[in-house]
Amino acid sequence: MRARPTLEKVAARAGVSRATASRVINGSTRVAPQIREAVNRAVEELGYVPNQAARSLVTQRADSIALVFPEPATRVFSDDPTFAGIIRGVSMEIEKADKQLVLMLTGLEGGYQRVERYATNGHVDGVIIASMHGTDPLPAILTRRGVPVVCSGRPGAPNSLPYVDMDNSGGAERAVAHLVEQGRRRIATIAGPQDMIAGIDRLNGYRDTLRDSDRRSIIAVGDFTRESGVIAMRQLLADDPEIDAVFVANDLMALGALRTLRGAGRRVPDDVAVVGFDDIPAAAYAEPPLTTVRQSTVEMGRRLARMVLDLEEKAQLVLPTELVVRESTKKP
Amino acid sequence: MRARPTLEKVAARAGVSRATASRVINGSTRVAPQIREAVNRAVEELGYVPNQAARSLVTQRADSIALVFPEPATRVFSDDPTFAGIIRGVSMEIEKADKQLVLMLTGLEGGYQRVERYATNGHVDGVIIASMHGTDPLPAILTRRGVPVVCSGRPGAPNSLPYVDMDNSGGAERAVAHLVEQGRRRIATIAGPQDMIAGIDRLNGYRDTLRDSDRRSIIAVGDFTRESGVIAMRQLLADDPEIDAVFVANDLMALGALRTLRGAGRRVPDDVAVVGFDDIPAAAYAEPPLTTVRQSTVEMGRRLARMVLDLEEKAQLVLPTELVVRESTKKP
DNA sequence: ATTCTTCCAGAGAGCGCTCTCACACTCCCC
DNA sequence: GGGGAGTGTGAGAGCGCTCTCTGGAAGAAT
Repeated sequence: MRARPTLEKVAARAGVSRATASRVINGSTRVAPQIREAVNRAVEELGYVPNQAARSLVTQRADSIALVFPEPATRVFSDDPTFAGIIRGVSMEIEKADKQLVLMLTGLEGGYQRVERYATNGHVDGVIIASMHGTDPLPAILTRRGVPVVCSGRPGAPNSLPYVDMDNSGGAERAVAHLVEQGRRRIATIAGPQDMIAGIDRLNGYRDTLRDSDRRSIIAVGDFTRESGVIAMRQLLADDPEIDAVFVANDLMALGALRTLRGAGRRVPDDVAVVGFDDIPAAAYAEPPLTTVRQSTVEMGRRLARMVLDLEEKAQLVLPTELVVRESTKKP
Repeated sequence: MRARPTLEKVAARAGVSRATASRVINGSTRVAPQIREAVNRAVEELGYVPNQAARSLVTQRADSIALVFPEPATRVFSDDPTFAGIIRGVSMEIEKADKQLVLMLTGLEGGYQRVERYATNGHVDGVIIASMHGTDPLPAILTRRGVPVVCSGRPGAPNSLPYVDMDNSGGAERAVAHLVEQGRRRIATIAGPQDMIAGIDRLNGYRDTLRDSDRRSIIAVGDFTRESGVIAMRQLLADDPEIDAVFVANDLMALGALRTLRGAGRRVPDDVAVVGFDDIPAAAYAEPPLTTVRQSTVEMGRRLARMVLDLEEKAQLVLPTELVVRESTKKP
């Protein structure tokens, strides 16, 4: 195939200098209209596209943003639309800003250093870390190295790192309050992993609401996978057969819990009410349709992107969540 | 923050020329051991990382691969783990090759040209197009421009473009044959979109198998979404209430179909047997667990990546599919 | 001892672009 | 009408790297 035309060629064809051609291409206003026109025509005719490598070399910008999913997240990845939503949201904003999205699913070994190396390397103008683990050291390291970083989810230790989080505790509170209002007495929870902020906050929301309502907490812990929901629900049933409601920290586990309940002959919602969290598409199609806490992962992705592109007012954002009531918590 | 060290700095510290430092860093063997050692130490001490832009500028390679999802695919994206699987598979191999993955979800407008511009621009060493639409003009355009392209899914018109496909028709045949063996008489299908190869091939598999078994075909068409499965199943029931089996072209629609059947008071598998396609995680958790055709999207992703990196023997690959029998097709 | 290889290191060009600086020109005001 | 202000264009340096080409040293062959 023929070689790509360079700026030089464009300039020659338009009868101007390389500098002027560059100015036109980068949209400087200080160029005479007819010259701008000539350059644009030359660009058109030659099918010129700027060489990004050359451009980055001098501008020190990469025009791309890295989106990092740490390994533990990618395990769930396949079955949890949360991640797909974040990707879509990020992608929308990145595209709007005319930048590129570099996706990094960090493998088990060395993935960590790979990201560090890559990001501190001028390859990327910013990094979005979709880690739900507050303890991840990567954000701090990159920040220290001068790379703009935004985290999805509030970091564990309070610090000044920019983040976008969901109102996990608020959502959990509303979910549990809903169960209390329905007159449920023994309200258990299947919590998420306690090394993830989302897991911790949702459990806290459960605890806080329960404490105010004269009920005792009954807790099992899962890891946000469907299968762990199945198992945790079994434990719960074994611990306390009288349970009449469960708040599950995500929909995937709730779907698993539904299955265990069905297998154990418990009717939902008549015997046991179930609330999930996330409002993934499958929740509406569950049997019975699942009451859940809605969050917009696409919106989260958008905000993450906007924040790392420095388009956002605040540096720490908490997105609202909303209770969506369906069959699984109808009054008995 | 302090400036990143350059090759120059490393060379100075090691007391060698830039050229030699470059040789060491790029793993040339023709360097004296003690010099190699000295350079490596300098790299270590300075925390040197090569500037990719500068490197690309001279090598004309980008060390990155684009993975493109056309808009229609991204719509389903959120709810269909297929895409997550492909991403994971591609990511694994890309990482192994020490390259970067640039993800492009092409928006509705102009996204098409954006990819073309970006890819023909030396930004990328190859493009993987996760389009299931055989008619997509992008692969041909990019190929003509000299960019290595691999498609997921066989292109519509027979040509020499490299692709990785699933054995869609074979899987469909086995699924329908299974239904026939179970003694089902009125076997309907919910087909996928007929502008996607996967949709076409799966329908053909259904048709072919049915033709050999003295049964007539009963067809509704969906678009691979859950909701379309709900609707298509309703149509099918209206068209022929005596239906005793349905082959659904993907699991998401099958899940929708299950819901309609439940709503219509049909027992699965007693009244109607249901087979899906894909074996997404949710299939095993359906009520009843769904018989389906398994395909490995992760494997597909890996092969796509290997192919675009030119690590694969053949240029056209069809991956096997496998029937997974669960409750939804148990003999009545 | 001399020439021929072989091997290793350095000098230097140049990848395609941006951006500063200098320069030429027009316009306007005192 | 001369000096400044303002505006548009070009020359040229240089971003950080790779790679060819050249030269010198060391070893092999005559």
